[in-house]
Amino acid sequence: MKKTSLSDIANKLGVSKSLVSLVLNGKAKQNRIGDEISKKVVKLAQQLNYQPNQMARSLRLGRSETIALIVADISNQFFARMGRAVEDEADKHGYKVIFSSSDENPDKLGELLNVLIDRQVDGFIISPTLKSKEHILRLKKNNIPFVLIDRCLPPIKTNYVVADNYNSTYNAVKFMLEKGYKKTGFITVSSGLSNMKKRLQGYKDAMKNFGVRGYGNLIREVDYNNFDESVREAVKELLLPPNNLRSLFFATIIIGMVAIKCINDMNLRVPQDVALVSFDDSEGYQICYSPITAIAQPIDLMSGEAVRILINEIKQKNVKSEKTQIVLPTEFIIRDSCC
Amino acid sequence: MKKTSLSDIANKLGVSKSLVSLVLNGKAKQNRIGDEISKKVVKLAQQLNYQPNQMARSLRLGRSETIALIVADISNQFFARMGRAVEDEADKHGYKVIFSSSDENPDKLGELLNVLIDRQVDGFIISPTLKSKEHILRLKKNNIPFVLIDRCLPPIKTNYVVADNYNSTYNAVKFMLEKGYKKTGFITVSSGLSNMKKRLQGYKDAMKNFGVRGYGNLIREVDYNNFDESVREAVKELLLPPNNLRSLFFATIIIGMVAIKCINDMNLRVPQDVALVSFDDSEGYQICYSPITAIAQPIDLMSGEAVRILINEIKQKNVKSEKTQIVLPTEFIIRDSCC
DNA sequence: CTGAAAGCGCTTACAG
DNA sequence: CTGAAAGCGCTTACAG
Repeated sequence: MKKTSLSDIANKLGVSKSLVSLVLNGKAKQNRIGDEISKKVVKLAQQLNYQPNQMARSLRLGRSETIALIVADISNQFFARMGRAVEDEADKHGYKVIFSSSDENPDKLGELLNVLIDRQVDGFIISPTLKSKEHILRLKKNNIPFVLIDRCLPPIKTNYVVADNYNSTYNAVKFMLEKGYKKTGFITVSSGLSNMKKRLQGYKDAMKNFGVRGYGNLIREVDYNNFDESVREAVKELLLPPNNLRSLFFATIIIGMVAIKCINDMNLRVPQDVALVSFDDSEGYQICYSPITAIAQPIDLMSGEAVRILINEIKQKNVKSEKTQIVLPTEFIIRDSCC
Repeated sequence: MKKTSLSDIANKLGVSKSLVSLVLNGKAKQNRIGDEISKKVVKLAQQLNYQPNQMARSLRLGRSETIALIVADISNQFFARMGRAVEDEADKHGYKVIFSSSDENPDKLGELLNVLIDRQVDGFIISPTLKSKEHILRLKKNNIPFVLIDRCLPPIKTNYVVADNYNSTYNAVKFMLEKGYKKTGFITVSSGLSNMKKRLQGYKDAMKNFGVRGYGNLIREVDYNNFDESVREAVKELLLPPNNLRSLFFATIIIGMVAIKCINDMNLRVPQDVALVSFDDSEGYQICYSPITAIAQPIDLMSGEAVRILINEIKQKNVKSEKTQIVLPTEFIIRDSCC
């Protein structure tokens, strides 16, 4: 079955493609096209189930009404939820979204950008990897609309939407300290990503302000490669002698997942033997016998804002130089793991 | 910055667009285009960082090298992992993928199909909802390539890739029975989806073959709407008097997640008070103090096969009528929840 | 009030 | 060995 095109309708009605196009795009009035003929066009279009070819439309208009979301890994719970929220918000504006995973690899990110630009996506929502500065600058130089999400690249002035990583962590650590967990270990990934740096700083400042000494020794930055092993090692180092810590803070959910498995393997009880708090929340945290206290990011809100900012910038073709920066509060969910 | 086009290159070199196009598409040889001129073209294209406009190419060629993946909800762990695997496999073939969530709503599925067909996606991978028969038939009638995943619509002859729901469940229930859990409750969603029906049947047949009587009373089909409440109710009914069951089987991971929370709230111990087995695996299942025995679907394999079948069908334009049907074995992962 | 024409950027069958 | 032309399906400025 060949799809019906503009000319099919035009021919059947004995009018021009222009007229049909105008009518179907709701521009009949402003072009003073006759009422009866308009109605006929609309009716026939419905009968033939006419659907404009978006490819042709895009080519002509120079926009595709498609945006791209580039995250580290779409199968990661955090990004999966982000994907869904982006999809929903984009849908409201008539945009479709292409998802891609960078695997935290700047080269892959660059490749993705190239391919997607060729496909004429109208803009990007990006969770930038380490060392992706040049690629982001390239977008900026070429006036391609984009907004950063989850992480930002501070020296570069861009749109971004992130969670309040610093204060969330500061307050969570403060909470632990006030609960009596004087020495709380901090396990994070070794990474210069803005969000990770903020979380670490939040921890450090809380420890410092509460007069904890030597907290530098309680920090472990695990390796991305050999991740699981690295996390387990950190957990053991902190919980076993000579450190003997009784509380831990996980800077991400993927750390938390591995760490908790390790803690179970060690036959330690939560919170009796060790109290836990994690950045990011997950369904999994809730089904623990001692559900994990967590910092939940406002994923839906973040994603929604990012889409709105992006589409806004896409629509006003004249690229404005002011950029929008949003830092959203998180929710601290106190559960049994830290009582 | 205006992107460089074919004519830019042609003009600078004083040759025709045709020649440039031929050269850049590797058809220089077969069209006996001069070696020196070919080299010049390639070189200039690189210098100008020429990237063909895919929109124009698609319009001309009638294909977009984009496929669509429609699942129930991309934020669901199972589908998120599927999304990632589809992305990776599609990438190998030079295809991009658009993700969409149907929310198990056939009307939304139909809408999505329309919009995506307008966007000239070359084919679909679909996890069909209930009552989506007409939409699937429409695709079939219009010779639009697609493959069903996770679920199939038995009377209709289509490509599909699913897990071996029947045998996986049969064997898991058999395992429980042999472990001494004579009366195992089965909690599923009320749904006529093929995968759910197979799982239920697997349970029934195992119970029957092992001579368990009255197992019909041990089955609970929860409601999609009011889901959490419905699951909790089912759990309580089965575990409390008069049923007093000591083992449960969850037909999906989302049921399992809610059920386990409920079991924790009831202060029951796993596996001492109640043994558990779930269809689908998840990271969350592993961090339980008593990790959950689970049936893991071969998500990567399923997704990879689906993409390969789809792209295969897209490439051989002549739509062949034989369809590929694949049923993949699952992995039964025995953990502490059922010992 | 309506139509003919140009053009978005590409590919390919046809000439020569 | 290379170029001119048509055409994918649309939109829009220009005529009349």
